[in-house]
Amino acid sequence: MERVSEHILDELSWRGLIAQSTDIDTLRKDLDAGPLTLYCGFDPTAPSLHAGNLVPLLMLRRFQLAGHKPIVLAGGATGMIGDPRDTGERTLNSLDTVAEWAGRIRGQLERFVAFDDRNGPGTAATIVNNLDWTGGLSVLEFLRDVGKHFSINVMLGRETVKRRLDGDGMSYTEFSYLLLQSNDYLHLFREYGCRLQVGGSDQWGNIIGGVELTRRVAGESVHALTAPLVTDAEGRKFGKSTGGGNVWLDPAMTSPYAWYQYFVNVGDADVIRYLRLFTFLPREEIDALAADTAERPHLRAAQKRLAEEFTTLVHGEHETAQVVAASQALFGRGELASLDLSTLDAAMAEAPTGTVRLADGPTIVDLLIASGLADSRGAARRTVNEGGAYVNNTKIVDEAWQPAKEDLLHAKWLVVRRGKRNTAGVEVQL
RNA sequence: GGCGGGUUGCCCGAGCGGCCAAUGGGAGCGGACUGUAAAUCCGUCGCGAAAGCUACAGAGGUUCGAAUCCUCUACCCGCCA
Repeated sequence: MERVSEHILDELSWRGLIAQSTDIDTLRKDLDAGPLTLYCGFDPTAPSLHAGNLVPLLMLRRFQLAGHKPIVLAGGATGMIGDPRDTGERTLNSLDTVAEWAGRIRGQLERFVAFDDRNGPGTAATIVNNLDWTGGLSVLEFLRDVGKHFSINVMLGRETVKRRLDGDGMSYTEFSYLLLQSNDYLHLFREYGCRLQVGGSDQWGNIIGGVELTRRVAGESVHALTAPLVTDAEGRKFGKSTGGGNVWLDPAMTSPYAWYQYFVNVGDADVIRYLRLFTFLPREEIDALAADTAERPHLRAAQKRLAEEFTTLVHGEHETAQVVAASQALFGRGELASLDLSTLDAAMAEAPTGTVRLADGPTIVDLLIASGLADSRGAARRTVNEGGAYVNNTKIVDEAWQPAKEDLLHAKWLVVRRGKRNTAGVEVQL
């Protein structure tokens, strides 16, 4: 697969991954001078990373593939403080919680970069936790060695700070977050010679803080590079638009099937951009998919490709093959009744499922609830009355409808659907 | 430490002691259109078949009756020291 590789910065540029940067020409020169060490941090603010976190994480991988050395940072320390956000003061998580989440997230982070030199000499990744150098720092050391280099005047000018001061205000704790992250950059510069920090564009201020600190303390000029925050065409924050919650990496929180379905359902207006952001497909291939989407949108070729690639990246090839097969079985044109048992069993293993006993005389309402497609009997009845309930692709309009033995696929399954795109299985016991 | 303001459903936000399960917006969900898309339009949106139950930070209280009044607790905000 050897091909003339384009410069990493050019690739990032056409992928739409560059929002802001410090002197990009100098950065280019430094990159060309040999393996550059760069880092990106991930705070444990939840038990799992979500899809949006993958933009900067994959950016590390892109740099590694281009022959540079990534440092992945789990924010065991910064996660105890909380990066200020616009909406208001965060509630502190307990130390145990942060430690547990940091551990889980570290495990996820490790899967996206190579810890050996397979991408070239000096490119083996390193994973660190900022608690290791921040935990033992005394207040006095911190205030003298770090705090003294920060101007309150400048900090007050930051957008987030301004917004918070206009709103609910901000605690000293969150106000200090910048110093911790800045100190991380300085530390990594000293320990590893790290000269580039990447992150989402919301991290720009924090990253620049580290750049400034490094310049003042070490007299060295290091780089910053941010990627745009991912939003959909409506400007909504990525991963929030469908079904409410976030799309998590942890398969226990978002099943691979649900993950795949989420991306298969991405709108035309977003899919090409997502392909650039979330996959490693070359430019020509993405352009071809863009043309495809323009000409034959109903085939959803780009969506399928995005979902496949991205599911493979996160859950592996085997799992992806399973969920693709399951999706085809459940959404395909073919008759559900013509699926053979093993295909059906496999599909049901991926989709959400529930169990019901025929002896209990379950109604459509019970099926919707058992399958998890409805949260309450009221919601289930509403679905039926709205004409959104299906069993084995047949619309059910009567709340009292009950499945008969003959309705069972392979004497065992009912495929229940709510609306057009929410399908689940119910295993029926006699 | 003092004084004042706030805490409402997934989010924002209105709410006269009874007519409040609580206006409105957004999100979500279903339908029509289509392509498991977008936009648009329509409907829906605590639990329960119903009686009724659970809800307006938490705990008490006043009242025939409270999200609305009082007390205490917790958290947030502002001003002063």
